[in-house]
Amino acid sequence: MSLPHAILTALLEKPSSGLELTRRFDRSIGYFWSATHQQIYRELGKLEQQGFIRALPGAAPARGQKKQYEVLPAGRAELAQWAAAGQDPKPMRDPLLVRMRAAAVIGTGGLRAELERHLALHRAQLATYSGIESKDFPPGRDGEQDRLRHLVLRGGIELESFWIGWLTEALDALGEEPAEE
Amino acid sequence: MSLPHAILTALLEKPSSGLELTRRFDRSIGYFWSATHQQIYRELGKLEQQGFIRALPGAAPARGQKKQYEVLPAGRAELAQWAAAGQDPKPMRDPLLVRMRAAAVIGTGGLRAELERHLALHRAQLATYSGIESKDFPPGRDGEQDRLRHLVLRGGIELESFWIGWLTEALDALGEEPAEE
DNA sequence: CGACTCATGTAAGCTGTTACATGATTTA
DNA sequence: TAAATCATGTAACAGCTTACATGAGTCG
Repeated sequence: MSLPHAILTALLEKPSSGLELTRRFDRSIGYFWSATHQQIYRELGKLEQQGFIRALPGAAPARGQKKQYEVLPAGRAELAQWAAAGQDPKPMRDPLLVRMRAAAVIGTGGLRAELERHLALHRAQLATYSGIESKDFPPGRDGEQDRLRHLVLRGGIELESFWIGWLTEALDALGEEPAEE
Repeated sequence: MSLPHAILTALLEKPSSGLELTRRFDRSIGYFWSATHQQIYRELGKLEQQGFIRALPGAAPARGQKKQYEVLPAGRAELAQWAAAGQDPKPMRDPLLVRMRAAAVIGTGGLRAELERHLALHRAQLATYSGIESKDFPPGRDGEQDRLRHLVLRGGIELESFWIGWLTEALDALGEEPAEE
């Protein structure tokens, strides 16, 4: 149930239309909870129906017209309730680790290139995050909002660092064995 | 599409019934791709229909009777193909980071306890992994299977370590501010 | 026999993904 | 005015979650 709450958070930060939200998900909130525009539109409809958000008056409700949404008090309350509630961390689900485990049984053919490709992707993501960090969180500032949002970004950075480290380990381990066939 | 392949891997490691698979998912493969028994039974049905696995003869097909499955050559081929194919890493989706971001907007009430709870859970998981590591991968052995399976386990260990580090950072950051109200 | 556990399954609902549809606005 | 782009959707499907159903064996 994170998507509606991610949307509420985004709308509290700044009232937006569906497409604007989609863009912001692509470059900010979506780093931690990705969503497509179809999901977002569907969710906006539900949130409006539940009375958590409303379309700003003045915007034409027609198809093809922008529609700005803002959060209503009930939406803010819902978000606060959700953020403070107890939620267990979900068990991990990572295809790459499953594939590595499969490789342990059937052989490692073709896997090396995959690992190198993933390594490059994670390095690129790390670079993106680092760029945001030095731009948005220069040393010295520390309002509460800043500190918490910086913390979230640090999570992304450390997670990418984990992958880079693990993939490097994995490539080393594969390197020790001769080519498969 | 990881679940069927995780099941194929598990069945190659050892032919099993649905419930046995469920148990093994709970304590081994499922650390990296969790699944409930309903998912597993449904998937077993599909895999059998596709000709990737078969029920071992001799087992009664009745309800309430054990049914052992084994992987057929087509299943092994499918797994090899999948493991070597290119698959992009999925964008991250983590509710806790979303909640932290929400907290940046609406305040951190109640979040501290949640973070401490998660920290304890991750420490426990790390302890579980470390236990498996010292039991199943004592220093000195290094068959290929062992090395790769150890690598997967190291992934779990490093990921839990990441969370422990990040949650500690987060609690430090929250600690700097006085209680909310 | 009654309760409990083992083992396999069905059904409904929700979330996420992919493909497509449609109106409005801009630009060549 | 034709094409491209912006903006909002609809539809169909696949996967996951939760709750429930059913038969078989075991133990008191």
